[in-house]
Amino acid sequence: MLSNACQYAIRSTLYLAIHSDENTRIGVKKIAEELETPQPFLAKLLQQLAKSKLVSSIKGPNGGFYFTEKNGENALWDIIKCIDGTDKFDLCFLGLAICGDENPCPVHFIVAPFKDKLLNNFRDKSISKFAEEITISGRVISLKDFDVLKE
Amino acid sequence: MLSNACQYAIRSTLYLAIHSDENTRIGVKKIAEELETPQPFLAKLLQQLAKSKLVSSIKGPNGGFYFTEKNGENALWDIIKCIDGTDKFDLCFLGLAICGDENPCPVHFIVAPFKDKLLNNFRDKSISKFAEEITISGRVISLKDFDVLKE
DNA sequence: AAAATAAAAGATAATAAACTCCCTTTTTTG
DNA sequence: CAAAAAAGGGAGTTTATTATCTTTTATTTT
Repeated sequence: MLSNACQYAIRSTLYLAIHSDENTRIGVKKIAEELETPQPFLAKLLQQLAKSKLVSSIKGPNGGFYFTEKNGENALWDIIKCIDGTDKFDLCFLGLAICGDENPCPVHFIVAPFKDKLLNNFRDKSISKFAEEITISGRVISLKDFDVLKE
Repeated sequence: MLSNACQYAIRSTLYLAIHSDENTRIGVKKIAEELETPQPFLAKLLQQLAKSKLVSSIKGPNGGFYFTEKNGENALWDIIKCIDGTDKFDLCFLGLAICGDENPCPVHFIVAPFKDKLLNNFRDKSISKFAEEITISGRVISLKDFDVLKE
């Protein structure tokens, strides 16, 4: 449903939301290691997010990516828009260009309500809120060391 | 969400369910024209569906693809399994290999219920039932001549 | 039996997504 | 000011998906 790129982007944004702030910047290398994502690919994505002001960044030694309160006001939906674009969520499940309440495809009324509710969830909840929840309830955003935990 | 391949497969299966029977076979060419899909690509897909007994086929003059009552007992889910495979529906929305009720990713409890309900809909409803509904309510499976209708 | 028709099968080509590499720019620190 | 650290930007490679082309096999009709 989401591209790899977008999944990496969301996870790294949440990672920054939890572990960084104005004064604690984190380099791509560290982030990629923690989340087990391809490093140079993630770098590109973070650049894109930074350009769209979804994360913050600063160059030079002690620089890196970080997350501000302002960044936290965005929603996951904004990340999706930034990386994957919103197009494919608007498209008909069966690929028909003309499909809506008036000209429904055979699965339109099955899929549409789910899509709406799901997307609203992604639009309404701020990234800070997600980050908070992760910290409190221990949601998983990395699989690092997971093999170890399983035993 | 679904690949083009799978969308074509579903649409052509529904097309056959509506327009063909034991004695009314339809060639790939006709189907591809009606649904506006790439012809040779669709041929491959129909072969795959035929091999999995999701549609029926017979070679030679007056041959083609067709749909039996038996075929109609399958569900859309079977087509998806046949073409796209079921893997990507089981995967975590954020791409984490370990994500479930015990080790949820940040969006697990948002996505999981929708996914379940949606997939059950695809599993429970037979293709015949869909075909019937299309015939009665005029659901769209092709866009042919749609430009004309718009005026 | 021969010719024609249509699916089956295999090999190949084009496009897009995922990922990498290399070089440039900015900023800090010794 | 020079060196090092880290993001920024552009070009290139690999892999998967999508699509096509060609040959073979099965069936029917004349």
